[in-house]
Amino acid sequence: MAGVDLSEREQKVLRLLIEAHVRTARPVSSSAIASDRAIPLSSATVRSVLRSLEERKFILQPHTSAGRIPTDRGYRHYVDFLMKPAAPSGSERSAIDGGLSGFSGTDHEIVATEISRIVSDLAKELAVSVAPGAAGIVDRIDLVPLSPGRAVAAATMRSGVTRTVAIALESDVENSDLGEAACLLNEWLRGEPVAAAETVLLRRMRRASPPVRQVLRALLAARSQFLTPGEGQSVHYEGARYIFRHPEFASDAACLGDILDSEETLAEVVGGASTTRAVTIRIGRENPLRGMRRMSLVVGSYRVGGGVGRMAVIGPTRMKYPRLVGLVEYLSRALDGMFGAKR
Amino acid sequence: MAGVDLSEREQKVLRLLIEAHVRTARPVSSSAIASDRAIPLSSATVRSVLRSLEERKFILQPHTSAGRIPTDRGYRHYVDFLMKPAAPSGSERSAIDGGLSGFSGTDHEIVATEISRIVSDLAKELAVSVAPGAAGIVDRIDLVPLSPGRAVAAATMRSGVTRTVAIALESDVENSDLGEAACLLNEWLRGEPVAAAETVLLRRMRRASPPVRQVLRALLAARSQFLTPGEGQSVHYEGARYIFRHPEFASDAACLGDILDSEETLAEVVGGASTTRAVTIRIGRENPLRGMRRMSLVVGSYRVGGGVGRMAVIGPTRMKYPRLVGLVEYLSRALDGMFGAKR
DNA sequence: GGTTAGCACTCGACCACCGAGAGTGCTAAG
DNA sequence: CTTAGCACTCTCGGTGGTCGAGTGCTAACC
Repeated sequence: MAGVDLSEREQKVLRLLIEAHVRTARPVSSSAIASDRAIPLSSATVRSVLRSLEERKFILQPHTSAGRIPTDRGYRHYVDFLMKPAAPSGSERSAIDGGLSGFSGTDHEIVATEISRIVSDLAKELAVSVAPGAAGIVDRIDLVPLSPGRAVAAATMRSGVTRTVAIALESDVENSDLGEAACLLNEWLRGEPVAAAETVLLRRMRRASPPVRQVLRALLAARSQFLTPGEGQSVHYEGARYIFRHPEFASDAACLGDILDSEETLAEVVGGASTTRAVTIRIGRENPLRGMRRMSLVVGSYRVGGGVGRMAVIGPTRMKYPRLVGLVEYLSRALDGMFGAKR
Repeated sequence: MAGVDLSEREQKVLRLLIEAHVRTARPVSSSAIASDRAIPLSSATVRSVLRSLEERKFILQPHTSAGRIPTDRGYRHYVDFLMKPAAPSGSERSAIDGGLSGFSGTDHEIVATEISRIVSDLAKELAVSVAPGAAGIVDRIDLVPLSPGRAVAAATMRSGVTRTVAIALESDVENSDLGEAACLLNEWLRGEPVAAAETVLLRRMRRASPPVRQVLRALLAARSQFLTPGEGQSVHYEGARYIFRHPEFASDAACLGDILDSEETLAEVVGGASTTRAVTIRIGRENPLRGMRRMSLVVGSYRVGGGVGRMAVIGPTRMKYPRLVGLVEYLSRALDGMFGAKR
């Protein structure tokens, strides 16, 4: 696997070609590579190297007598073997640390929003962030009365993640009904995966007394914010403006609309990444989505109790991998540290 | 003002021209209008009418020997005097009513998300929704302990809107500290506009005891979801894919990125609309934003207690005004009815 | 044998040009 | 006032020609 028999020189040429292409967004000519000091070769020799790289599908020519551009496979090799993640600069690190400080005890939705902002600001790319969500096992559910007719529901997961929502009640619901509803909920749901909550509620609530049933109905209405099993609704993104600036999307911007639109899709794309590595990279067609064939994804994950939060940078396959990987990696570790998880 | 002295015939021609242009997205020729049964005139006569409309800037020619397209002013006249809002069909009405049912007691953020989904589904356009937000006066603030180290904060406004957020606390915070913090918060903030909350907290928290201060700090960290004065963060949108399909944006899609990106901007654009009318229309350059010069906006509002929620459809100036106005109007009234407000 | 210079070849970008077609403006007659 | 007729203008698509970038090949060179 490692290198697929690429010689030292071929690797070097491939690296230079990719880095030049990332800078210029245009096909790279043999002479452009030959003029690099690191390669003391003539353009003719470079061409023969390019020819061999092309035969093995690391690069391709958009048309005869054009320069070469990397294929997905070329980028993959670059990412796996040729590049070194670039750690964020000091000022960037302090921007990250400063942006995260003070959030350690906050609702994870808020942290996720902040993360997408930080990433897109620094990366200058579209950034997506998926909060840990209520994934996992329900630990307890509280129902707390506020003023008459209003209550707060809070679900705490074994992972420590808490979701809250305000519900409105008819006036005939007493505090004792609320208490009874809370007791029932804990009895039914404690130790259960949150994914099952909706089904359980629907099946069991028929037997409850009318006022209790009313409370449960109100919870069901709010389920999209409260009892989402995975990373359903909790997708945040920031930096849409950046992705439109890339010349590769100037022609068909329509696919970008589809991507931005569906949070389910985004969650799926980002969520499919590995959780054992800090950073996962998906290049071009490695991505299952048709609309993302020409984009790459750098996904980082962080652990909060039993849940996993994720952040990703989305851009053209021609993206600044070393910088972005370094950025996402740093942020992942910072968040892991912040929430006390070890890998 | 009314009509700016347009004759009956001119109005009719303008209406037909606009409706044809909305259908075809292309300049409308005199013969296309003349061939309409409602206008028993020759194309030559229509041309002289068009000429007079053009002199008064209701329409323009993209270039000599092309058909005419409406100007912003033309659309404005159409919207104000020539069109009649088209009430949603029966199936659409039931889609709206069904989509909203069961949400009457829920957090307004959730309702707003659902609204943007409903509108974009039916309108087939980009739909934006701004939740009523915590605008207005603080009525009370509750801090409720959950499991050790976790608490829920709930802010209830005079308007009845409630916002909740979960906060994490160091273990050295006792329940009594929480109670003291709640007392202080109510003392400081009750009757105050929520916009002032952040400033008040920052100024006063220095005097509090360390554990209480910790609670207040946690609240400040969560302020973006909790104590937002207006419609700060609570912007939802849906249907980005639709706006990319319009031929007018095929060339320069970049401006769309800017619009989708900044929630502040969106909130500003949508929020600037009148609250006395059910529906406000902004056409092209009537919009303060440079990037929206070629777009129109149909904004509806609904009242919840003292707060105002809003929804809007965003599309090219060439949009289906009667249909969209009818839709937004219906939804606004439905929401007003649901939350018991009268206009 | 690997490397290089030289040269012919290919292809896209750009421009000018042309003809067809759409649509107008003008004018004179109804 | 309306209309038919006609000349005029402008866009659009296709064609041909030039230019330059970049390659592939080959023969000479180290």
